[in-house]
Amino acid sequence: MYKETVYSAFNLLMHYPPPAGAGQHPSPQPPLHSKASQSPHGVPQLSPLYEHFSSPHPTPAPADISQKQGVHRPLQTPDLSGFYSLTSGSMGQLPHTVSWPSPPLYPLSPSCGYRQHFPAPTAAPGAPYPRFTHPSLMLGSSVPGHPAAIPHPAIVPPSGKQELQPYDRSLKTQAESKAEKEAKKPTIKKPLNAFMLYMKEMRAKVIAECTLKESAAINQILGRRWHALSREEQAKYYELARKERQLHMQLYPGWSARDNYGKKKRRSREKHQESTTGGKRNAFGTYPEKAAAPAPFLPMTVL
DNA sequence: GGACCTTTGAAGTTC
DNA sequence: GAACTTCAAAGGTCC
Repeated sequence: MYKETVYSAFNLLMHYPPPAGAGQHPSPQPPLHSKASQSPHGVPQLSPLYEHFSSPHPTPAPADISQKQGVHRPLQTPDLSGFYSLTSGSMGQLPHTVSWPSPPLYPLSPSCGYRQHFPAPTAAPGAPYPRFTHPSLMLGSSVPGHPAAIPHPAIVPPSGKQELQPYDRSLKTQAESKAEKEAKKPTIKKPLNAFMLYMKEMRAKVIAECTLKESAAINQILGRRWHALSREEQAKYYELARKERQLHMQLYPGWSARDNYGKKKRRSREKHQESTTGGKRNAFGTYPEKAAAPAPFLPMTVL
């Protein structure tokens, strides 16, 4: 099973090479939103709505993470002039650099048939956006006070599962029960970014196409497909992510990503660093060799 | 039971 | 302000 998975993932990735030119040093290309407060015309654009929701800590252009992964690809930032009226602060920004992952660790079986199933353009040029169906954007019952009172998907108990809290009859000190209450307080999750929204939407399709279930392998494929998307297709997800963040801010005004820091326990700092430097165990329990150099890029045969 | 793996992006922290 | 870190999702695997 593993062998099959490994071989099939390899096949798929070999047929999903990065676009031509990927891996070479990026040719100078002005980032569309490198200065987020500037519109394409150099005029700051800040709608009242955005001003209301904008982060107090504008995010700089995302750091180039190539140091971790070693390879660059030229900017593929979508032209969002048609999508974004809000271009200041952290919202509505797009990465000005992206990087290609290390050589594939999770090859695929030939049955994956990626060529036939490579995501085709979903809409004709100029066609309206497909209706967004991501649950967390379907306001309705998520809104506090809404009769249905179904919690927003971003809210989960610390266990990660929705569960009823039984009445605690135990005799505990106030401090203890307070600490326990704090620990049991539902966690408000981070809003999903563009890629996460894309993964959610496409995961089932990839699983159906490929003989795969392992998320790590699927995510590698999805990462490749994400890079292969057109600007317009990516822009759709950036826009959805922007709406997600807006909605999230609306629902949880005081929330900060920091609130969830430290909630995931890591086994050890060292191990985690290993995991980002190549000397790690993969999802199959094996230890892939550290990639000394980026994989050679093959000509783009799809698209 | 929960960390790990894997991906990208947003946001937080550190220097 | 650059660089680094953490966490979002997912599910099989392993400790």
